[in-house]
Amino acid sequence: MKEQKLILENVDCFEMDHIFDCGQCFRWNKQEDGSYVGIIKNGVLRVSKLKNKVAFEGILDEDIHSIAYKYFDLENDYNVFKRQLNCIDSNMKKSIEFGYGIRILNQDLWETIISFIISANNNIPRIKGIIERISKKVGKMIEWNGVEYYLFPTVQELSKLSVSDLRALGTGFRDKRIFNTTQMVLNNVVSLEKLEKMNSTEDIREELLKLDGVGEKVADCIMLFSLKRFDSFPIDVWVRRVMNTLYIHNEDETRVSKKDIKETADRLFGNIQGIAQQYLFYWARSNF
DNA sequence: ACTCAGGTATTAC
DNA sequence: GTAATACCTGAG
Repeated sequence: MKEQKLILENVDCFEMDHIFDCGQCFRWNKQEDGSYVGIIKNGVLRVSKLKNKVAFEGILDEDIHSIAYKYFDLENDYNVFKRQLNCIDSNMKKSIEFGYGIRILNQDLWETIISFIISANNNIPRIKGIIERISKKVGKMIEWNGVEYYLFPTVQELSKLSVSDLRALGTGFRDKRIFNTTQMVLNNVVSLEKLEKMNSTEDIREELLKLDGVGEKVADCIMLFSLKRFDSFPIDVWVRRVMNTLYIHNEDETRVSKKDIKETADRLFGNIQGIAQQYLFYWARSNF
């Protein structure tokens, strides 16, 4: 772990409020000075922004430049995605104008799997609290500027917790799911290394669905937020709501099938539907 | 007291 | 395959 700093100039399509509040991450917190501090696999990172300059500083286990580029998907030019999506219709254009600074993060696979298992039928403050408590219980502590931070536990670290330990941390009925999934990964029934290397999005989904607590929506979130699978399209209540309102027009949105939504997304957004989903989700949640 | 929140697993047609 | 239902928890 080494303290490092990096300043990038002329960073396009990068708004911290958009990135950290579009539903993809749970461990970034806004500070009083407007910066964000996040705990990621590699350590603790603070991000602050002044006009087009973005400053990264933190205590990390690898080179801050490569970490920042990978984590914030900086090798991708989001203007290219925006140009493509803007052509689709005025709805898409409006949501891109609203969430113009969104970027899809490239988060740690293991942490993302467990985080989204926890997200099932849950709300964001509770999800964040649960993840924080789990990390504090068995994750590695890092001290930075006099503050203690706890990394998300590794597979081995998390496997130390029993089902009742997990229940005591407030996971609720998700306790068994977290335990079972941890066991499956620990015993290599599902291999994280293999998942990282797989090509086909469908194959990855099939593999992820073997994990307890991972259904279609959670699998899609994992693929989009940690494996950069832009062709996955997580369908939650907000996406169902916005897709029905804008494109499907069913009187009762709860009756709109996932299949209809997915087909609509395929048709309209193609292989970058995951990015479209993020703009729509962020816009819908703030405006519906 | 009661509803709701980034769904999934289980059970029953 | 598709529909109905239970499920921890805590905030509003």
